Order: sequence, then structure tokens, then C-alpha cells
Amino acid sequence: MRERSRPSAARAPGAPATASLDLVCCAAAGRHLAVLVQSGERASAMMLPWTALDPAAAMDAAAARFARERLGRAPVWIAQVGASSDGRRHPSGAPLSVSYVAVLPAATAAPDGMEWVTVADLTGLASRQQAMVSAAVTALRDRMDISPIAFRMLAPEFTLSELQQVYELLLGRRLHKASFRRALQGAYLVEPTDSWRSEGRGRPAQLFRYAPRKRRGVRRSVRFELLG
Amino acid sequence: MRERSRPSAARAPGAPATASLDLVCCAAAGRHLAVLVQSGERASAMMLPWTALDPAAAMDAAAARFARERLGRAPVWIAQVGASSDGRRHPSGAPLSVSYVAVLPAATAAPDGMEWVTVADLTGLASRQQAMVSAAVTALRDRMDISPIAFRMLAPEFTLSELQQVYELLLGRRLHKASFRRALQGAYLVEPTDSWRSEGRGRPAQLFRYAPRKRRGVRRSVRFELLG
DNA sequence: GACTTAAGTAGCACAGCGATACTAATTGCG
DNA sequence: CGCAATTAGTATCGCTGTGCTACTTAAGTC
Repeated sequence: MRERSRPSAARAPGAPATASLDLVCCAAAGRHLAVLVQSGERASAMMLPWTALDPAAAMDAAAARFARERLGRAPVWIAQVGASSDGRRHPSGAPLSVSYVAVLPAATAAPDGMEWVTVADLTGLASRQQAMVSAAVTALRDRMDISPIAFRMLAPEFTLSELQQVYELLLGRRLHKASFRRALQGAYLVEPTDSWRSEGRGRPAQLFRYAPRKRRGVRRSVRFELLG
Repeated sequence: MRERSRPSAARAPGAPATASLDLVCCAAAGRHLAVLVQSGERASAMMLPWTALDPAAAMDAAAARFARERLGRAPVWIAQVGASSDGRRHPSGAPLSVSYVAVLPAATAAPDGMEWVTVADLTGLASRQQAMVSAAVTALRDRMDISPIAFRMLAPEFTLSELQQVYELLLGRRLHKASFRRALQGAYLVEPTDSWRSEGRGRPAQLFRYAPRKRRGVRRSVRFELLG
């Protein structure tokens, strides 16, 4: 299931694909967001994992399959970001690309030939791929209210401080501990486990797991704050 | 500027395009959302306006140009929804499609050969286009908090009741008049004009225009309500 | 045992929101 | 004209959610 070694990169010189499917794999790394990149054909150049897009196949399924192949495991969340075609460079030479954003739990090891790079340190990408990363991060921020992205960025059992750190990372600002926990309790999204984790000094933290149990009236509210 | 008559539909039988660019044009129609469709090749069949996608061109610009061509005017808002490739049918025969959602002010007249159809009454679309409409409506709902979509769905001068109706349409639920206005005033998004509009019976309503004037600390907040 | 560090809780003040109830301005009708 | 009907817009109350300060609890460190 993993033995195919980089089918897409091998294809590049021969027949240029008409469209590429690119993957922006994200994970929390401390207080920063990291993206999985691999070495390009030139030593110093980095690139996002990509493959030729098969127009005949179901795209979401193809993206999930490609992610599982490259990562050695299925991502915990994946969604399409969008299509881009413009003058910008792409390693495939394809004029059209469709990108997906995938989420992996923190501390997932990078597969051979790949490494985690903080988005701030990300440089040397082809310009179209650079734009994909920005769009992917924006997509994560925009969808974290709708999908349990933050919860998926952690191991199945996590402390509330860890969860808060992921929220702070995605929102880009510090949150208040008490308020965060109150809101979380009120949403009935997590349930406590019997385990506690002692992390060096300080009081041990109780572990929780994601277990949403309400689904009552989802009333979308009016939000003017972000407009202007 | 409008004399090119349906370049895309004319292309269909000859050379099948490898990818299509589709447009979901939306406007408020009373309490419902309407989409612009045109008659397909068979009389009863409806279809969304589409064109062949030129992979060499900047896609967002191409979509805006295509919209302006077809509508005879520029849409007030446009954004990409996503790419879809799967087994589903599309009038072009293309295996891959990229769709855009465009917004027009209420009461915009449909161009020749096109008509407004309420999303609920929308039937007989090719299956991939049907999926595009659903995705476009979802995209509108998801982005109305970030982009002034609701304001753009009205004429430049509008009453607060009209604005509230658009919000109710997009959110899919009734809102409270006083609360709506209080929140709107607090956001400094509109300014009153000197005009009043008398709409049949009842007290005349003051007209407002969209004139955001804050931009102060955009603090994204934690939102758990929609999760689960 | 005293100090440090981090987890978790309690209580207060205030802002936001939904609801009820009100006032204001216009049309329609007897 | 007088009055009901209709729509716009406001005032006030109570509840809920949120930010904050301050506290307690449980571990490690010296």
C-alpha cells in the first residue's frame, strides 16, 4: 500500500499532466502551524506533495487516497481548498491545479523524504504552491467553526490546555482559560476520561476526548463583527 | 460587448472541452433565493451558464469576464466555489468543472434566454450542476459573515427591513427586528441617507447605504455552537 | 517545609440578545 | 373626519455568555 515510490514526481519530465492535485498537510507544532513538504528535484527547492489529476475519477476520493498513500496513514480531516490556474509556477508544469488541505494530529512523524516546516519558515516553494498554503491556512481558520478541526489536530485523548493552544494557534490570538473552558463545557463537546497526564512540573491535567452530544437547534446567528 | 451569442453552448458538439467553468448567479427574490438558468439544448432541460475553461488564463479574472459577458453587467460579488470531477453529468461533457458563485442585486432583470428560478423549484439540471448549486448556496451562507454579501444583494440604497429579509433568507430563519438593528448599529456598517421610501401602506422607511467605518480590532472569537 | 509551576474553579461586572411592549407615520375605508 | 390596519422604529427588562481578577489544588524543585 506504500510501496509505490512517488509516482507523481517521477512523471514530471515525461508527459506533462494537464492538471495537478496538490496536498497541504497541516499539523500543530507547538505554538505554530506546520506544513509537510518534500525536497524537489533541485536540492534546496521544497515542494508540496502532488500528483497528476485524473479527471475521470471522483476527486475527493482521489485526494483522500493520495494522502493515505503519501502519509502512510489516512489524514484525520481533509477538504478541498479550490482550483487555481494563472501564470504562476508549479512543479508539474500543469497550468491548472486543485489543492486539498489535510489535517494530521500533532507529533505525527514525517514520512521518509518529507519534513514539517512552520508556515512562517516556508520558503522556496513554487509560487502557485505558496499561494495554496496561504489559501489552505485561511480555509482551516474559516472552517474551524463548522468542523471539529481543532479537536482533530490532537491525539484522541488530550488536555484542555492542549486544545486551547490549538485554538489560539488557529485564531492567532490568546484566549482566556476560564472563559474557554466555560464555553466548551456549555457546548457538550468533550467528555472526561479517567486518565490524568503529568507533564513535568505543575498539577497533572485531566484527559478528555471529543464526544459531541447535543445537536440541538443549530441556530446560525447574525455576525457583523468581521465585516467591513 | 454582449453580441457574442452563447459561445460555450455552440462549442459543445464539436470539440469537447477538457474542463468547464460554471456560474451560479444568485439573487434574492422575495423570501427565496433565485438562480439564473438558461434553456439547454433540449427544450425542457435547464442549465447553468458555462464556458470552456482556458487553463492558461487567470481563472478568477476569466470567471469575472465571463459573468460580465453573460449578464451584460458585472456581478457585485463573485468567488470560486470549487472544482468537481466525478462520474456526474455535465452539459459540456467535460470530466472536470470549476464553479463560481456570483451575486446580483435583487430585481436584476434576467438577460435574454435566461430566467430566475428559485432554488427550491430548480429541477432538471445535470447532476453535476445541481451539486454546484447546493455548494454555491452553502458557500454564500458560510461567507456572509466575512464578506458583505447580504448588502450586495440589495440596491446601493436600501431599508433596514430589506436588509433583514436578506439575512433571514440566507440564514434560513426569522430574526428579531430590534436585535438585528441594535447589532447593525453597533457594527457601524451602514449610514443613513436623507431619503425615505414609502412602500404602499405603513410608515415610510429610511434608506441606508453600506458604509463600513470601523476596522478596529478584528478579534475572531471561539465558536463551539456549530460543532458536533 | 517553602517556592514554583501549571491545572482548575469562583464570583463579579458588563455586553449582547431575545422578548414584550410601546410610539410614529402612513394608507384605506366608512 | 375619525378610526382601523399596516409597517417602521424605539424602550426596557431579564437572561446568558464572556472577560477579568482572584482564588484553590496538586504536582515538582530546592
